Amino acid sequence: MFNCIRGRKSSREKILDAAAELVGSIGAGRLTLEAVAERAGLSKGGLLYNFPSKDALLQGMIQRLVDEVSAEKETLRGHTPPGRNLEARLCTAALLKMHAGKMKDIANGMLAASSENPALLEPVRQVIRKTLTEMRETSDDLDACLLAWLAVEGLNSFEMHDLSPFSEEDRDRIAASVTKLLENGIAE
Amino acid sequence: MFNCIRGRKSSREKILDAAAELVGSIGAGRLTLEAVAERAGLSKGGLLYNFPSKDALLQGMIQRLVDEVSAEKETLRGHTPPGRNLEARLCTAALLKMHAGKMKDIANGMLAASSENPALLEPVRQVIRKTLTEMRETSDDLDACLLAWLAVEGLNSFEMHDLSPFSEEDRDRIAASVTKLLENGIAE
DNA sequence: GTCTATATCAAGATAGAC
DNA sequence: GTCTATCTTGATATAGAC
Repeated sequence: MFNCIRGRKSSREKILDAAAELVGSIGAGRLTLEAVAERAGLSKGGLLYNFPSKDALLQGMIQRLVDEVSAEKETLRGHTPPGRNLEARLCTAALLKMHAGKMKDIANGMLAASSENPALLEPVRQVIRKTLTEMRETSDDLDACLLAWLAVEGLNSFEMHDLSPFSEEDRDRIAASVTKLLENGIAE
Repeated sequence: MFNCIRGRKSSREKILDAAAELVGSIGAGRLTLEAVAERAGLSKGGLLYNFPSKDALLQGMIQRLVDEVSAEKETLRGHTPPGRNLEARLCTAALLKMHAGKMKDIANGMLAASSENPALLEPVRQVIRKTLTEMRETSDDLDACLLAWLAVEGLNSFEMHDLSPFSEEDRDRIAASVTKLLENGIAE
């Protein structure tokens, strides 16, 4: 904790940042310890001191991703008025934020993990199960919530694989549709 | 073509089947030529005669996936009554069919490709762009169509990564919601 | 805590026999 | 068209110095 003061990042953080950026730029399957070490500004040996194996590194990437999305959701909770389908509104808003900046790169860590070792995705599985449980328990309109959630996940999956055909305006419009669906539901 | 008669599969087909199954069972990042050859019942040399490189194999997997989904959509077109948001109904129905049987494994080929070499996903990008164009031109309710499409893609992405928390009943219910959304739109 | 050097190994690809 | 044998590379991981 002490080495986090005054903007100083621990080696661990620097390594996770470097790995996330690399996955975004060269692709999950090409992520090597050597490339991560170079980008993080240390040697392979130094990296392996912080993360004793590649699996450990991937696990760290996944865990940080999950933690950041959860934190984002809780931050939003403080600024969001209560009302219809609250959990789904928080969840979709947090996921839509992954678009900007580093979050998307980090999300790509998931791909690296799933291609190397599917078992590493367990923390993600847990969050997804928890999300579904919360929605079942608190939603005012479960069908609308599930569609909204899945649509945002679909959009993110496109972006993670660099498959998205959508412009920024398209994206804003889709986000607005998601909001509207959560507020008004599916027409009868 | 001749060696497709009477259920006899060409080596090419057997190899693509084997690769698809393997990606489903051991994960995209662990797909090796040796494993594919063994499962397809020939040697590495024999495999490399059919597909001169691993990239060529991945490309073949992707192309077959894209072709099968397109074919499924056109088959459905013959059995689907015209009406509201036709293209989106065909598209979502075809994508939802990927759930059953081999299609899901084949879809995993996409993951293998994207982790090894993102450029191989170009055929998928094309289909997605074409789908968006068609929806823009023919949809009666573009917002509903996009949400429905993305929701199905989100569901598939969960299943492709083995992240889906949904039971068969959940899945049926979601499929019904998608249909309803396409028929009735978002409530005002 | 980080470095260099090296062991080890797996995987893609080639060559040439059959 | 398929096989075996081999080459070559690149990546993980270890060992031990600093």
